[in-house]
Amino acid sequence: MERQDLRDAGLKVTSPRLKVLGILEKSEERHLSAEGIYRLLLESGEELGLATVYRVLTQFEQAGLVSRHNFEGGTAVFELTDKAHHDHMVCLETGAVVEFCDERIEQIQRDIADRYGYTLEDHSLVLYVKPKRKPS
Amino acid sequence: MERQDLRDAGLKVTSPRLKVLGILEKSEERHLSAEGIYRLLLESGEELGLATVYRVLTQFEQAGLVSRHNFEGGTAVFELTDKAHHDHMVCLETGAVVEFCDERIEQIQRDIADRYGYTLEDHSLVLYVKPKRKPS
DNA sequence: ATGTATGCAAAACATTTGCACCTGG
DNA sequence: CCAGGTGCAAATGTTTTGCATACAT
Repeated sequence: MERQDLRDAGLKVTSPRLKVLGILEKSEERHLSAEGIYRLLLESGEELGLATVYRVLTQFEQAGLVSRHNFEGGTAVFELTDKAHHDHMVCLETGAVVEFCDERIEQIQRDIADRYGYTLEDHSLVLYVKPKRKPS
Repeated sequence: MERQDLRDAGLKVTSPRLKVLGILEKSEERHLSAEGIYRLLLESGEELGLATVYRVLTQFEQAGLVSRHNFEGGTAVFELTDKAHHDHMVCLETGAVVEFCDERIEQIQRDIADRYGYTLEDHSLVLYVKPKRKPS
């Protein structure tokens, strides 16, 4: 029950927070912008302010409930952090987002940070791709 | 001689363009924001508009002379594209930027895109790290 | 009750653009 | 000369913030 997730994060269980969580869970598009979440909610008849969506998303991010990504194009997108770690592939033609995970890359990243005297805290890997052309 | 790089890109050799190129070449900090480049130029007594810096950087990017990166924090940074391909490691404590390249990762990325039916066009990999704690 | 959350409008940023004026080739 | 470049100010798009009101506990 998500209400508990909110309490665990020290956040009151409020209507806007439940609505935003709800959209992130139910929408078929896993990766949504603040504006996108806002519009989906308005369209389904819910009332709330865009500023609140931003505030709620920022709090969720700090609580680890959602992850924020800055793909190309100025607008951040958010997704639930309920799945295992993964990276993203963005199709430059369709905008489709594919999630993938490769343990080899994860390991190499840790090695590289270590080699330079650092500890890996986080990373961002995005592949920008185009559909493979079928041989005609 | 950089003037030729500009001509090759179909760009007139103008004073603002030479100034921006000059800063990118001479500054000890390889990764600069538009605002940063602008301020460095003003400080060294050069006159030019911030809007021009943005325009020039965008043109340079399209010409392949500079690369734009979106590290965390809303502000894009630019660097000369005169070196071989590399990725970046950003220290969360000092802001230091370390460049690295790992051919294994490059290869795995191509494989992954291919496995999903795509061709890799570009990618963005940034490691966020902290200095390793010395054992006390 | 009371400390938080919210909504709205305004502010803050980074970046882009319209337009009249300049300039390189 | 003239297409293209520049400066300035205004516009844009995204995200944040101040403040008065409303709500969860």
